[in-house]
Amino acid sequence: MKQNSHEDAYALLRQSGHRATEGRARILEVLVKEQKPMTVPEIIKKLGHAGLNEATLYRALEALASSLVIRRVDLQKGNARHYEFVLKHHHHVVCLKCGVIEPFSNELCGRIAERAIKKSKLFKKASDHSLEVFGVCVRCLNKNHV
Amino acid sequence: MKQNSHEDAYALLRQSGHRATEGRARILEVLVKEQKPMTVPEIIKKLGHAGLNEATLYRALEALASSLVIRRVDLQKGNARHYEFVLKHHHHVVCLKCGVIEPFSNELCGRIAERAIKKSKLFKKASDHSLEVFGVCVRCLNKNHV
DNA sequence: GTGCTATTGCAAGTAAGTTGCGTTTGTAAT
DNA sequence: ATTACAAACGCAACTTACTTGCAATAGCAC
Repeated sequence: MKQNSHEDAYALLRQSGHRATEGRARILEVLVKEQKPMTVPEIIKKLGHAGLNEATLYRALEALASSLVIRRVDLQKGNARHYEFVLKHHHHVVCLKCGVIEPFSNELCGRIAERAIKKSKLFKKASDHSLEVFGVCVRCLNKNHV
Repeated sequence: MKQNSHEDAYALLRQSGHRATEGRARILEVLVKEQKPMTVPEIIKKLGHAGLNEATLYRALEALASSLVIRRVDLQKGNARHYEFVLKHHHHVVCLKCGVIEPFSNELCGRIAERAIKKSKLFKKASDHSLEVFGVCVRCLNKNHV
């Protein structure tokens, strides 16, 4: 299975109601392989020479995100949106200096989100939640001591 | 005290190691009054006619955020950064359709963040965390049924 | 194959945020 | 009070992220 991520990507696209196109398959392959939140400029770099058109990429990512194939993540890292392929729901610790990301999981978090919705008057159901923890990583701390 | 938010703003600026300037005081007054995450364009509107220069605003907000007078919040709402004056740490439920925001508090969340840091190899201390819950508000749900 | 429509590329445009630089203005020291 | 220095400011030009309209292409159902 791991042998042919291309076929996997095609299948994933069809399952989620999209057309299985070369372009979207390649986007998915990048996100699946990198396993971290990426911006459009970053994805373009990974796609390399024969990259997709910029506009197409933005549209594809929005489409994939709204059908929950990928997830849009907002980190305090630059100005660009990040998109991530998610196998298992998780969160991130982000370094405010260098932007390095470390993922972590926590079961409670979903319940906190549920409770917030229950108490809410404006909302009935949560579709997603994000918990991001910010700090300065050990490496950057050391840099500052110099 | 509430009578003169201008003086309060000046004091707050000095306490946090900034110069007490007219401009930054007015920014703070807007954020304190509105009590919600705001983008630069939104702040400009509130400042009105004799608003500050755009570049100045961006620089001021970054300065205030990095000295923790205000907080940078990332919501899945448009492309712009949001800044918020925070009296008591809290989180948000955000409508993915119309962007309406409802705040909530939860004590556990801070502990989850602490635990994530403790388990981490890259980080020793968290400086902040954010939990945002996403959904579609009741009003927008009703619109879709029509 | 045929036809429909999702998807794509191109090109032009908008909006958010940044940077360099010269000027102004708090503030602390005199 | 005066001075001196750095923080804060305004202006203008610039970069980057993202959007939009439209015509061309290509999946997919029949």
